Amino acid sequence: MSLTQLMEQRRAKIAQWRAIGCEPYAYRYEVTHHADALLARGDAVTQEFGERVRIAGRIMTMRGHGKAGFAHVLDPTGRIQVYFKSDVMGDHFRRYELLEVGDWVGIEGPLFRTRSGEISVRADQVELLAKGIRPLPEKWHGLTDPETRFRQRYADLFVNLDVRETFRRRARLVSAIRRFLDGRGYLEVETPVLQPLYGGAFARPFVTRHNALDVDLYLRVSNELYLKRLIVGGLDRVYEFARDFRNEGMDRSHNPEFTLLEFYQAFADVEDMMALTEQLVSEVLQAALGTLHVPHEGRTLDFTPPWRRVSMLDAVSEKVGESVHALDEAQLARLCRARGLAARPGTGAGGLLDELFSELVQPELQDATFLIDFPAETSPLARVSRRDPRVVERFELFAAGMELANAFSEQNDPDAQRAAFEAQGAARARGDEEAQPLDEDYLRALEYGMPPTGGVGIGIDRLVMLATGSRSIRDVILFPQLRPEEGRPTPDDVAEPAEEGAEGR
RNA sequence: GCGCCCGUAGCUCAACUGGCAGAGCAACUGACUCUUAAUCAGUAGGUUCUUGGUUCGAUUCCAAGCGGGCGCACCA
Repeated sequence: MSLTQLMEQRRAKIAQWRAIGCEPYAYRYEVTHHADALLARGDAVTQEFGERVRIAGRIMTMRGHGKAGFAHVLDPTGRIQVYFKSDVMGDHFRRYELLEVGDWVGIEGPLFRTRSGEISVRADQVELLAKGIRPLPEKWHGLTDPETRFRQRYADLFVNLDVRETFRRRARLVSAIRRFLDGRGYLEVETPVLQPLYGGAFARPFVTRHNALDVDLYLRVSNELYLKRLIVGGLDRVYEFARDFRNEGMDRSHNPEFTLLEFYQAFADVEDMMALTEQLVSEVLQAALGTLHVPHEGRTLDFTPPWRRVSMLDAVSEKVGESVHALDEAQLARLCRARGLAARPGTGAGGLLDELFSELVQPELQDATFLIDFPAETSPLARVSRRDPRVVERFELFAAGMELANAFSEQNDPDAQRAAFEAQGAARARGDEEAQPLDEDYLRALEYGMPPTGGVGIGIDRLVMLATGSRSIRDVILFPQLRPEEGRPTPDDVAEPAEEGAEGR
């Protein structure tokens, strides 16, 4: 039967409900109990009818038996069985007869255990809360098509219950991070998503248009420069869970919009931030998973502190079989060519090193590992190292071959920062499309003086992947980016944008 | 962007070498007052992603397009 016919059939039920005096879309229902708590009562529930409860949820299965029947109702916490019996329901039995899988119902009646042993609610009263007119996916195989699952996450969430658990765990992880930072005197702040100038990361931005101001604005690729402006202002510890946007390809670990936690602490350096990151991540993973031996794609990743520290230069040297510490751009280019690798244009020796690292070393970083000793060219916002002027004070955290965090001793010398920006401008002129633009306002802020500061960015989506055993970032983002569905109306089809005066309704 | 794979009923999947497009679940009718992938009897449901081509004949072969998955590239 076609979808249209199936939906017409179900839609016809609406009139039947109204004919018996029931409004098929209710306004409220007093819920007294949730399924998980009722099921947890275990042996306390017997075949004797016990406490009266009111539950509400979506009907997932029905088994009719003439003048009786069973259904499983899914509420926010789980499924519980409901028993409908004609001779105790009076005219509410007619309501049961009109119910179908997919409807939202409120059920009132005593809790009991069936002869076959399942804790159930005997329905004395049935209220239709919302009529479902679209048929549900199959009860046994469920919904497996990835495209449908992502496009119709609303269906995915009530068919594949582990999806609910993934996003609950994500929420718990985020609030654990908040508690961690709040407990250390950090202030949660909000900074602009729409920025006149993007910066703080190497990435191509999305561009949008502000009509009233008649200017182009960028969706932020990072909030780094704004958070450091706040440090200049004297807010000594700040953080933000920032939705950032990068106009790049998508794959298992990249979505065009993603969540990056950034936190900055005055009077701290990269060493302090490394210690803090190690503590934060291990504490949060322990809380989410109950262990620091994180299962991931068939292997176990070790997050037990202290984490290994690997020098980028040493690791690459080891892989290429010669020291790269003192090599110039031409020599590094030779090493890349020999392996068929190409760095981003215009990024110089640093870019070549980074390319060698990404290809040769990064995939092997499975257990939590701090990478240190980065070249300055690819770190324009970091300070030069006190112990080795050829590198900057920076670390990245890797696990499962993914970059999880990025941090440095923040550059607070306005002249050095200007020079680094200008070097970025030169890189852009040489073809680096992701070079960071010079931000005069940010330099103005630094000119007022920024205290020594350590800053960290942590990829929340990737951290959640580890905490939930997800192999794709799409499994931890509720509505991952997809191509628009065919036939869906575009904004141009709908209406002209509202004029002034129509806003703020 | 490139390569490989996929797209069949609401859902999950079949259909041999090109020969009438099928099943289970869901739906509909009937029976059934403790079932649980309820059971039993019956009924109905298709733009085989789209467009074009080859062919007597295309779900099947070819081309282009659309959408998706995986990999690569991009992306720190």
